[in-house]
Amino acid sequence: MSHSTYQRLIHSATKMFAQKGFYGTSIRDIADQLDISKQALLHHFSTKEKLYGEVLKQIAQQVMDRVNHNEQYDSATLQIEAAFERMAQWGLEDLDGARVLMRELLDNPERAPHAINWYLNPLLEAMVAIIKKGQSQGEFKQVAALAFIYNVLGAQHYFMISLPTLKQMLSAKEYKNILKQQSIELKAMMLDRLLVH
Amino acid sequence: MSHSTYQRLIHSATKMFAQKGFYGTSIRDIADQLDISKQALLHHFSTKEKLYGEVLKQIAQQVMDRVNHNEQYDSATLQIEAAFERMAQWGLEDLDGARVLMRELLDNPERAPHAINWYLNPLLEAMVAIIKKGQSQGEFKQVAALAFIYNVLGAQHYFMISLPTLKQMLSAKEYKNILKQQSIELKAMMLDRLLVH
DNA sequence: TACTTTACTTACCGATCGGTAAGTTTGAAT
DNA sequence: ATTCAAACTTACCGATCGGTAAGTAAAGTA
Repeated sequence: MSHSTYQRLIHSATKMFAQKGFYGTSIRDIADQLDISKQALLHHFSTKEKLYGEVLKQIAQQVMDRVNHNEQYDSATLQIEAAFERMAQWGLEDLDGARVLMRELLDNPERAPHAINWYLNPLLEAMVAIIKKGQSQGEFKQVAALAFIYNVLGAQHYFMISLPTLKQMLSAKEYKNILKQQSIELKAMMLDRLLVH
Repeated sequence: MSHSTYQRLIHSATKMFAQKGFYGTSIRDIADQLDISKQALLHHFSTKEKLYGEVLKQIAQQVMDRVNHNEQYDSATLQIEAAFERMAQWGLEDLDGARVLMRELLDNPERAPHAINWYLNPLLEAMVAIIKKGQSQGEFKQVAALAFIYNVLGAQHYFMISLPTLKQMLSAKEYKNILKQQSIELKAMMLDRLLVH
């Protein structure tokens, strides 16, 4: 057995919370997926909320890891491109995480306990910092940095959670096309708006 | 009493589904909000699924209404700007609807019955048509139309559902700023990418 | 006035929920 | 060999879920 039960529970829970949300997922379902009893789960996580909290924590950690190994270029253009690639990559590698975060964004105002943290904040701030640096260097136009980045991040996040629906909505060929084109298109949109011509 | 119980139930249900999702909302809660019994609700909608289906139907109708009164300009630029304004306006006037649709997008692959319809499709197709027209007139660059519009729509939809969280995350001043800047910024991003310079 | 339909109510149901209580098995340390 | 804690199990619980059954009050309609 390569992973601890603890980690396997978090993995199973992440998948199910992504698919059906907090209320739509029962701890029985999560435990059943690993062929252990519900009480085995409750041994590791005393409440459903605590399990959910750990799931969020690990997703946030994965986002942070990507933000942190931040290559330092002199060129703000290269730097924002690199940051964009990391963001796009995150989505493709952690689709479940992206879905859980989107659900958390929807629930945030209602379910109090986690309300204070917005989990993509580090990513947002890192990219805003790059924009502002590029602007002070005269490399970028004077866009409204936060609104600008929020739109870019939003478009990417939205696309990620759309993938399963797009897959069944479009033909195989169309799906393949949009999968290839979306990040290219978003990057171009970002740079066309940002760069002084 | 200005509205029928039927309509008041749909309104109440829309709000609660927006806030807590399908599984997180009980039909008791919805009925309680109008001070009627749960069975009064079940008199109008025989199952929870049917109520939810009607909620979706009315939201889709509101989107369609906006798409349809489509002013015809000769200029594709004016036309895409008008379409963009309508889209942005929709979000501000029907925040609950936007939240329900985002949840539906997340649940879509799991909960079968509504899986076939993607409710923003008409909006998407109308805007794609404008882009292609503008391209054939030489007014727009040769962007990948569907991917392009999907990003714009995604950014807008994402921003809309973020508003409650942003409100409690940012200071009152910052919130006011981003509220003003976001749609301006997104529109600029769209046009900078689209227009031949 | 009698009849029917609409819009409800109270009472009840089995299923499932998250969580408690009380063992049992296992593996490492003394 | 004994102890002890960690990792489970079975049994059970009250609360809440969506939905059924059966009645009632009011409002058209003949």
